[in-house]
Amino acid sequence: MADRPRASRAGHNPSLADVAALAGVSRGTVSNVLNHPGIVAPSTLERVQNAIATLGYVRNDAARALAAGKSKSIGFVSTNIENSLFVDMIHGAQSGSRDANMTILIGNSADDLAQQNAYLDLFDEARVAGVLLAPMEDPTDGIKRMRSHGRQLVLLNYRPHDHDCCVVLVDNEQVGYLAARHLIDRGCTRLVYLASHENWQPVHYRRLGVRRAVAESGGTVTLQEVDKEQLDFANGAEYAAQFLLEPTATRADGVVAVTDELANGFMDGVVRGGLSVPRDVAIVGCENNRAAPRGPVSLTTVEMNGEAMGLAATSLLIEEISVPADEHEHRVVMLEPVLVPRASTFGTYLGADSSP
Amino acid sequence: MADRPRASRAGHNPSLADVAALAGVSRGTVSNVLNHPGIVAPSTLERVQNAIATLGYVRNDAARALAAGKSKSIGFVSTNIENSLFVDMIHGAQSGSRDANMTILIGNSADDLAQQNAYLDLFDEARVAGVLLAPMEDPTDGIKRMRSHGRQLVLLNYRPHDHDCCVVLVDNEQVGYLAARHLIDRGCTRLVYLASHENWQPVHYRRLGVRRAVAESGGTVTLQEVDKEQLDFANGAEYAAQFLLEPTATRADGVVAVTDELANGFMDGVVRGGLSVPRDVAIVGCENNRAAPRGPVSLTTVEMNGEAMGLAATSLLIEEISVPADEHEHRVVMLEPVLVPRASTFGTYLGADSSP
DNA sequence: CTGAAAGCGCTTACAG
DNA sequence: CTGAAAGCGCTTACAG
Repeated sequence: MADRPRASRAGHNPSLADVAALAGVSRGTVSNVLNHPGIVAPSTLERVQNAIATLGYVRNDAARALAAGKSKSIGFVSTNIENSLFVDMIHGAQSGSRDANMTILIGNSADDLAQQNAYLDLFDEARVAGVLLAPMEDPTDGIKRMRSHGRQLVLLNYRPHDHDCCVVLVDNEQVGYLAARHLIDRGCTRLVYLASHENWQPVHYRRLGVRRAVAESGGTVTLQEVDKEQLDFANGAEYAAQFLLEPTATRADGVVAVTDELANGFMDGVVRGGLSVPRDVAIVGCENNRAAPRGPVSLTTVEMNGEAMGLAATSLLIEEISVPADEHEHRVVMLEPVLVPRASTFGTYLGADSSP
Repeated sequence: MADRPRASRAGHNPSLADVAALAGVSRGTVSNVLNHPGIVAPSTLERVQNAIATLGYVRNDAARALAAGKSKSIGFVSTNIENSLFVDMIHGAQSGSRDANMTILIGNSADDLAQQNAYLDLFDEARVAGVLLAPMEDPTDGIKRMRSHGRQLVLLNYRPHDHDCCVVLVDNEQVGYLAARHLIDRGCTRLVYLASHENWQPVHYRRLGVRRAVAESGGTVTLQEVDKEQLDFANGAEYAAQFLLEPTATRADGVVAVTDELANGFMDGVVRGGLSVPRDVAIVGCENNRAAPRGPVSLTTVEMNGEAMGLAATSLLIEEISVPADEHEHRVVMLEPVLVPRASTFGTYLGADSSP
C-alpha cells in the first residue's frame, strides 16, 4: 500500500504497468483493453477498467506512437487564421477527421515562411499521420522536405509546380471570371481589376478570369488593371482616394477587387467620398470572408467554400495514409466557386440585400 | 552499401542509430550533438552533422519525449478561433513561447464542450509541457482532470470558482463600466444593456459594470436590461426591429451591447430603419473584434487586449513548468480594458472617426 | 570528450 | 483469452 502510485504527483503519472499490477494482469492485456476491448474477457475488462479509473490512468501518447509506429494526429499548417477562409478550411478538416477518429492539430504560420517551416518540422518530428498545408509562397522546399521523409502531405489552395502531392484547389480563374462576368451582366462597361503584383497565385489566376470575361464581351467592355502594394483595407481606401479624382464620365463603373478586404476598403473610401454604391460604381470582392457583408454596403463576392476544401483535403490525406505508397496516385481536386450577390452590385444600402 | 537506410522510404525514416553507424560514433554521441552540441569535439560534431544531412535524419519526437520525459509543446485549447479575440490570444501565446523555444499547438473546440474535452485529453495524452485554456462554460471538470494528472494549466478569460490554477483575465466589470460611462459622458441619459442570460461570465461582469456607471449618475440616468437568446448579429438586428417601434421620446439614446457582433447587428438594423447613429442612438460594443469598425458606422468598443492575455498566460505557464510544484503559487493576472472611441458615439458616418 | 547500458511507456506478434 | 518478451527510437547518468 505504501508505494501505490499517486495519480496526483506532477511529472509522475501512473503507467500502464501500474494499471496491470493493480488489476493483476499483464501489460499486454491492459494494452488490449485500451486498443481491442472486443477480444478481452468481460470480467478482465471490468477489472482493468476499474484499475484505470481508480488510478486516473492516462495513456502516454508518445510511448503509444513510438511502439505502434503511427500517430492519430494530423497537422494543419495554415497561412493565417485571421482570414476566415482558413478558419473554414480548419472546420472542414476537423469534421473530416472526426469520422476517421483522428485529431487536427493547428499550426498558425501567421503569414511567416519561417514559422511555416518550423511547424512543418515540428509535425515531421512528431511523426504525425499526415500534414495539411495551406501555404505561403513559396512552399516548395518545405513540401520537398516532407515528401523526402516519406511524410504524407496534402496542399490546399496552392497549385504546385510539380505534382508530387495531392492538391485541393478552388478554380481561381473561375473566381475572377464570375466576378467580372457578374459586373458585365449588371451593365458595367468600364471595369477595374484591383489587385497586386503576382507574388500570390490567386491574384494571377483571378486576373486571367477577369480578362476572359472582358474578352467575351467582344470589345464593348474595357479593363484597367490596378496593382497595389498590399491586399488590405488601407490599400483599397488608398485607391478610392485616387478614384475619386478621376473624371466621372470616364472612370470605372465596376470594380473587381481580388480580396474582400481590399474591396471593403475601396467601398469605404468611395462612400465616404460621397459616391453611391452600386449606382456610381459596383463592387465585387473575392473569397466571401466573414467580414464581407459588413461594409457600408453589403459586399457581393465569390465564395471559395473553404469548409469543402478542408473536408476534401482531409479525405485525400486519410486515403493516402491508409494505402501503401505505391498504390497511391496523387490527385488534384478542383472545386467550383460560387457568386454571392449582395447589395454592392444590386441596389443601395437601404434596399434589399440580393434582389435586383 | 546495399542496406544503407533509405531516407525516402515512407514509414521508415532513418533513426539516430543509422546516423551513429554512418558517422562511426555511439548513439549517445549523436544525441549529444542534437541536444548539447557544445560538449562534443568539433571534428566529431562535423562528422555527425554530415551523417545527419546525408541521411535526411529527422528526430523522432515521440521517442525524444518518452526518453526525456518532457515535451517542448504547449497545447492551446481555444473556444472559437472565429472570434478574433481568441486569435489575438493565440498570437500572444505564440510570441511568448518563441523565446522559451516552445511551440504552440492549437486545438479549436469550436464552442463545443465535447471537443474542448477531447483536445484536453489529447494534450494530456501527449504529455505536453502545459496547457492554455480559453474555455467554454463550464470547464471545471476538464480543469480538475488536468490538474489531478499533474498537468500544468493556465486559464484565459474565465474566472474559476476555486483557484487551483493560474488565471489571466480582463476586468470585465470595468469593460461594462467604461462602455456605459462613455455613453453617459457623451450625454446619454436612457441606457440599454443589450446582452443575454447569464450563462457566459462576461455577460454577468459587464452587466455589473454598466450598473455601477449608471448608479454613479445618481439617478439622472436610467438603465433597461434587454436579454436576447444569442449574442450574434441576427439577435442585434432583431432587437433593432423592436427598438424602431418604441416612441422616439422615451426610447434609449445609448446602447451598450455585450459583444461587437450584437452591437453591429443592432446598428445595422437601426440604420436600415432610418435612424442616425449616434445622433438618434449611440452604440458601444465590447471586445474590439476585427469586424467592429466595419459596420455602417464605425463601432466604439472596449479593447480586451487578447494578445497581452496570451502573452501573460504563456509567461505564467512557462514559469509554473520550470519550478517545482511545491514552490509554485497560482496567480491571477487581471488586465485593464481600454475604451476605443469611434464614430458610433462620436459623429456621423461621413464625419471623422474619433473626434467629438 | 565518448561509449555501453539501462530505461522511458507503450504495442505487437507469438505461444499457449 | 492471456502472458512473456522483444522492440519502437530516443536520453541520461555513469564510467573511463
